Amino acid sequence: MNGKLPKPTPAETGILNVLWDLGPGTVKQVQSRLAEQRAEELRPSGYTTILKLMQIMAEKGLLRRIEGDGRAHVYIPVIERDTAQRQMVRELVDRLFGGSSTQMVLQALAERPASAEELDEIRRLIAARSEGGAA
Amino acid sequence: MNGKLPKPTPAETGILNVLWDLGPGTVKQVQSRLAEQRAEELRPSGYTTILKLMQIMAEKGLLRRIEGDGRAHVYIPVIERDTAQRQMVRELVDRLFGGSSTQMVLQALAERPASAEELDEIRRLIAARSEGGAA
DNA sequence: TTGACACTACGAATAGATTCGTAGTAAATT
DNA sequence: AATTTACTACGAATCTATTCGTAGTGTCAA
Repeated sequence: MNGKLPKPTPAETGILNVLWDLGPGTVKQVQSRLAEQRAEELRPSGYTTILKLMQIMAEKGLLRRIEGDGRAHVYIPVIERDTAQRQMVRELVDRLFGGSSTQMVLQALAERPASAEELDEIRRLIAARSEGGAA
Repeated sequence: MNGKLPKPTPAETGILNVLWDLGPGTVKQVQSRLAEQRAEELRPSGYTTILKLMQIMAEKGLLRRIEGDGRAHVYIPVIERDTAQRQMVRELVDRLFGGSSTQMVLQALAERPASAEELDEIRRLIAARSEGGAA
């Protein structure tokens, strides 16, 4: 049912991350969470900025807005984390790796070496796939 | 020596892809190559558009410009394919996967299942890493 | 020489994302 | 009732990326 949602922009992705982590939230909750995160590095966005973004996201269908008990609206992400992740991975693979997931995986592991446990996890996934679905 | 090159934009990435594939090239070569590729899907960008982009990229340091034998300038990518790939993978991992390359790898393989050969290749890489470098 | 050609240079229009100021509104507080 | 508080709504500024038109320049052929 995640038909034709537009691709989230960078700022929108930040908002989605918060909502994916915390569940349904108000503008204030999202804004202050983002402010904490970014306090170190960058100047955090103001309240009305996040409000506007979330309104736009609701228009686009990325968020659903419901009336809270107080005066503040509560927002829920419509697009799921998995979906967004796959969407963007696919795009990167297409755009920069000529469609080869393998090449991308190689670079990902080169860039930031995984721990032994992580490698194990990947190994397990591959094992599972090799039996199950691979041609 | 790839110090502080800015991150290529989407359109710039398209140009870089061509130059990475074909080696040094003129605006015309790049533009017609892109036009072929996109002819099916989208309306290809005009000549002066690509020219302008490549000029900007040269200003930014992404391309180096040299005088060709004819009248046309020849451009060479300064940033290497590997570098750009890692840069952008890293960014995606940070922004969407909380820094976990493993999670990203899992999604990459979920989105577009690799062939048996590819899985083998990844398996080999992991094997090599497990012995050699992993903690 | 004239004109067609093949380029480069540059300004400016368009589009999208991000930013925030200001105004409006309803509820809680005095 | 008047004020403060806590929000939403919305227009508009800014910034960056992308687009292309138009003008300039040198070369080559007639």
